[in-house]
Amino acid sequence: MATELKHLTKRSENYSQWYNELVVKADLAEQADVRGCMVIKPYGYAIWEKIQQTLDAKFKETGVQNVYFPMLIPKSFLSREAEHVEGFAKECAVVTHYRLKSGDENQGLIVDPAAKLEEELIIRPTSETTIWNTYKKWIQSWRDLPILCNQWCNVMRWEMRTRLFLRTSEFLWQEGHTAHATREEAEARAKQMVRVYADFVEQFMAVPLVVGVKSATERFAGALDTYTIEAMMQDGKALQSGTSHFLGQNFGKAFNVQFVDKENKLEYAWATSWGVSTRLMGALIMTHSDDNGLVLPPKLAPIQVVIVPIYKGEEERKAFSEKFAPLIETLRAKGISVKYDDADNKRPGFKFADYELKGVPVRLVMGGRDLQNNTIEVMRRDTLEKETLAFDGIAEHVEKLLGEIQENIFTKAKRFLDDHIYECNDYDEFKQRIADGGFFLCPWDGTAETEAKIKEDTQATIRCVPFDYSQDNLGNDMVSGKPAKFRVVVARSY
RNA sequence: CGGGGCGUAGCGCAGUCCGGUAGCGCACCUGGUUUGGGACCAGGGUGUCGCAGGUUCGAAUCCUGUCGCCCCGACCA
Repeated sequence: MATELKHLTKRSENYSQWYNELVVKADLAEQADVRGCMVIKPYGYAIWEKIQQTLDAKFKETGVQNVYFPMLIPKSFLSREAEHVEGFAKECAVVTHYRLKSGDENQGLIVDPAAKLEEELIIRPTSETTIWNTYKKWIQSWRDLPILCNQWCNVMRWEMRTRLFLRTSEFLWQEGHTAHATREEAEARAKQMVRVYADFVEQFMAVPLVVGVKSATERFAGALDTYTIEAMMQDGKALQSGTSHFLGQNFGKAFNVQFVDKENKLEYAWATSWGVSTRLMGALIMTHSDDNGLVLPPKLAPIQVVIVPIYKGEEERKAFSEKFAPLIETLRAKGISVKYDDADNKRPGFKFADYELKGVPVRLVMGGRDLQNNTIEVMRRDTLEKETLAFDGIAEHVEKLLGEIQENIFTKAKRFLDDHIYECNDYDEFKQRIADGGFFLCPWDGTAETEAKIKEDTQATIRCVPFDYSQDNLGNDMVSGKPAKFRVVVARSY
């Protein structure tokens, strides 16, 4: 397993300790195998479920409903939208046959040549095509619009290079697909969804972001605009953590989805799509973790509080169990997830290290001394600070502490982000400093040429035109010297 | 697809140069003592040395072929 992660440890020395350790020991993922697909272990999947539940509720608040479409897409669908094909054709897994049979002698099972499919099927890399092929049947009139659907599913992209959590060839995600009667409405939806993502990522994952719009070259294949949330990892590299696309009428036209508008005129439907994936877990891990392992924000931690009694003998063990029962009940009544660990096959020191590795936000420890004094030790994972408090009233303290931890890890990450965003107008300075990481706010003339030049010289890319930074007093493009059109975020990325 | 590297016990590795009984650590199982920061002692078993040929009295080791994986690049959520 560790070898599977060496690429990450080498790329970013800061992470060597935790990334090697925690993914193995913190029980998040088993391994990347079968062309970079990963087995997500129970604890890791519990985090994903939290992400799912929270996001799903937010989607529903905006009127979105869940659907499910098939995993297999006829090859011909993919070729309907020209840019879309070009973007995805290179990384598709293709189903060509539907049967195996016993081969001769030592061949074992072989693909039955008689079972060749008339038309090959593509394992979805994304579902725009198959969904728009269906939307055609759902849409006749402006009264049928908007359609706001989302699906939670897996997709497969046959990447040349995979990285656990960040780019596995199969990954879990949600993809929202909406159809609208007007351009304005679709554009507003695309922007709305990127804000939904940003709110979730900042408030629940405690990962601060730069939100903006992609340059033409970095856009989704087939989109007119791609909105993005960009997070900064601890080594100063950018991680694109979610995107929302305004697709214009490209898919409406490609799949001939027309409707009669209020003026009784035939019009093509306007589209958006938006998605976040298990890459979010990568962002979560890489943003907050320290040398002791994961640090999970309380709002996403599968276990928010772990209680470890230190006892000698069955009698004392029983005494603790009785002592803690009401506290556990109180905490659970507050909606706090509690694990009570009085297992006798692991020593306390092991448990401490293990729960720190897993990122459990609060640990409560009670030993014989505490039992006598009616006190309890409280440790918070984000700062590793310990204090001994009176046992009575501890539930309220823990509840408050969870809120503090959530806030603190966001503030800490936000400070890191702000400290590593630089205004930069000079290309030589940029070239010198970019290797150390960070987001550089640079004037850009808007041309693909300068963008390509930056990438060639420095491996850095234009991450986005940020929404929340000033676009005044742009000056001149740092590469071409021509008047700049935007101030963009340039960074190296994962 | 280009450039590097690796395949030996469940995991991590040594042994390969210089051919001669298949090793180490962790994990696992049993018993005991422990338990306030990853316990200790004693005992236990585990291998198609990636695969296929070749050289040899003898191959993990040398030769040829082959398969797979990892890292760096191009590609990407």
